[in-house]
Amino acid sequence: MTDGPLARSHHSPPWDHVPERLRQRGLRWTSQRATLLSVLEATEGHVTGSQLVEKCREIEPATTPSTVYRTLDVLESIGVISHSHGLDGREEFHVQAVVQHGHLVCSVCGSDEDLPADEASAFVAALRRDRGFTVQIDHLTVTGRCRDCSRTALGTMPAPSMTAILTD
Amino acid sequence: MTDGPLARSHHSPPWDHVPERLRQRGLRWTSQRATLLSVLEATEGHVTGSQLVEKCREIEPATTPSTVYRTLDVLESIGVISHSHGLDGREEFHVQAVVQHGHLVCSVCGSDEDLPADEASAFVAALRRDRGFTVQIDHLTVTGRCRDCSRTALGTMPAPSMTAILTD
DNA sequence: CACGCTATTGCAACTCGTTGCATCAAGGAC
DNA sequence: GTCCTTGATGCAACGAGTTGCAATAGCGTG
Repeated sequence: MTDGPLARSHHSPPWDHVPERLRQRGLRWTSQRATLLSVLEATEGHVTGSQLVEKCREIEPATTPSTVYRTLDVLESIGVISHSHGLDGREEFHVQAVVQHGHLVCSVCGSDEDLPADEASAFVAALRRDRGFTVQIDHLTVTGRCRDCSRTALGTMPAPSMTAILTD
Repeated sequence: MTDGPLARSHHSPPWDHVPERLRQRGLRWTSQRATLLSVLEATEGHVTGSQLVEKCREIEPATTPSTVYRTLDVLESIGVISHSHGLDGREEFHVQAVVQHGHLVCSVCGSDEDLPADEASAFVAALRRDRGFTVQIDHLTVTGRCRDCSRTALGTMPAPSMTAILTD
């Protein structure tokens, strides 16, 4: 199956109809945007802005960074992609995943595991109940130490005293 | 007694003894570092790197950005400060708070409320139990919509279809 | 106190992104 | 198809932050 009804309730379609969706909002479909979209379609997992610029240049060498970055904003605004932040705070873009998820990034080894929405649901629900705060799970990046590095870390961390990580 | 066993046996050390703590590690105490530390001491809440550079220049106009950024890294490594990321992913530094906390940043209005460690403790505990992942609570920034914007947002958000925020 | 090792500094060059602006072109109207 | 409005593009300049490197200066040693 290449398509199927993978939408949520009704709105926010998947990949197709992007030109139409843009035009519906008075925005335009251009060759540059087509290039970027084709790159995104061929991308799995996360990508940074500069990586996308490079990939676009492989297809269309005349690609300009500012155009790519601006188009990424537009695509995010219509829900085609979303972004979160890597360890260094740099933006990382994702194709709108079928399964909403956040990220667990290890500050020691840099590993990045997905955190499915349901594993955070209790946390998310609590924040809404207690504070009226609606979490954007796709944008959530939790920093800490992964399983392996939690074991090893104590002796090798660059910041022994910073090891105040919330021990319980 | 200016020193004592200032090991990081239990709680991370406070503000004083920074010069000593640096020297213990073979690092050095310089006038530039003194300037930055005095600025940090006078700072409440969050500050970005560039803001710190500016404040340092008010005291010492010859301050160089690279030195400030490098010193921030050092101070973080010995636990004097910590950082998290703002909405744009930019680093925000904090004086090592007495109470560990994360942040709830509203992507609509930009408000930033503190999230005390204990409100996240269940989430943190679950991640450790299920995944062996040790969360660095001070580095945790949760993006979403604050109470007020959760009410208003539906009609005014720039990204209606992106409103896939994890509705329950 | 003078010496030497090496951490730190300042500078210049560079990367990633953003922004203002003049020009170009998508696409709706006729 | 032609016109016209206005969104999109490309460029150049800029801001934040990082990095390599030669020169400087902590600070432990003798």
